[in-house]
Amino acid sequence: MLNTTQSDPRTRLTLPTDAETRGTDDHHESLRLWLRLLTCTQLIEREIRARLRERFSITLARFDLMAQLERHPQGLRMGELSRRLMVTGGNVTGLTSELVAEGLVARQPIPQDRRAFAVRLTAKGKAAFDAMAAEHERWVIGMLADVAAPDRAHLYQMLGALKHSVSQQKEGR
Amino acid sequence: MLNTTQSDPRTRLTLPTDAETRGTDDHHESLRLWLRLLTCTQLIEREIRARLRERFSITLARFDLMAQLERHPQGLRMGELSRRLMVTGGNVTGLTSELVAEGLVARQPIPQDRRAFAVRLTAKGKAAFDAMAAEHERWVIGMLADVAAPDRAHLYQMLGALKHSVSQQKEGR
DNA sequence: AAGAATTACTTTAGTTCTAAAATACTTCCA
DNA sequence: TGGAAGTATTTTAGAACTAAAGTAATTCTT
Repeated sequence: MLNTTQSDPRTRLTLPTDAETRGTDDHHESLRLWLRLLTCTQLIEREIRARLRERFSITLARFDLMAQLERHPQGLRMGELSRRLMVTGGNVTGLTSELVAEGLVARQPIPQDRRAFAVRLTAKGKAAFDAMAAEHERWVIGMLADVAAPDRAHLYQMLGALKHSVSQQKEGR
Repeated sequence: MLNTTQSDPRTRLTLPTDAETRGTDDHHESLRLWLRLLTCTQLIEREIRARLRERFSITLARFDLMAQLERHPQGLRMGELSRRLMVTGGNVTGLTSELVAEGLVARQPIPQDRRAFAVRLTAKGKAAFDAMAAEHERWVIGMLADVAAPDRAHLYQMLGALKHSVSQQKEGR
């Protein structure tokens, strides 16, 4: 039986009306775009988070940490993880400790610098991640499936410009 | 002097390498699109959150709640707010109580249903929100400024399709 | 080469959110 | 009309994250 972690329908989040369906009256173009962007991300993220929990009893944060390590088999330092995941160092310490406790990742000393260490996936961790990642990708593909392939490419393109625009603005304030 | 709430650079989040800059090796199209979408949203959200805090000492959640009420002058029930903001009812209770304590919103009984009430902006709340909203919109416009206007329209369009695709997928699982 | 500054990570305290249970009122229906 | 089921909100406990301070090792400076 799947779904054993499902919560009481009375207290669960119900999502028919989302953050973006906020009266469209006097809203201006950029603001509306931002709200829609936010809504899309929240819908996807929430869904992925729920499925990871149901299916693998893992949090998104831990999944993301493992995803980073999978792409860096030589290991990553805590600080690197913190930057890449965009979370605080303290948070990474906690996440890593849990994963170490479960034998999914390991801390490897760095001879040149005894303050730091490399965090790596263990064989067990790699196997566990690969299984999850395959399913995770299927979910994402499924969720984006109704957007035509050329549109997806175009969307990717334009989000690149958006990302650049935001970074730009942030520097010069 | 702005920025007085700025935290220690050692412990703050540093954002040069973001979640998306995760080796592009073997990633597939939909997955990459999703990661980029996530990155864009996180960059903007984080920035807005920080500015709201610096400039107005308000959290994004409270700002969003007030934004809902501004668009619904007749008031909204707690359950409505919960759905629109995509957060739990318990959370809305807390947010509302704080705002009531500050005199920015008020709970108004609904004669027909003594379990519920309408939450509305007070005059003070409306004035406070209007000031914040104007600045908030300027921030958003600034962050999206380097995306050409037709591209913004197009982006908006395609995100609509994406939103639809995600909702679609969610129903039929 | 000693002390100051920096860097890497951890710990602590506090905030914000969720899930589930509790409370209070309303509606349904037999 | 009376009790069961449903709905609206609050409360409680706890998970996940942040900010800031703490610890330990390294690098820089003179």
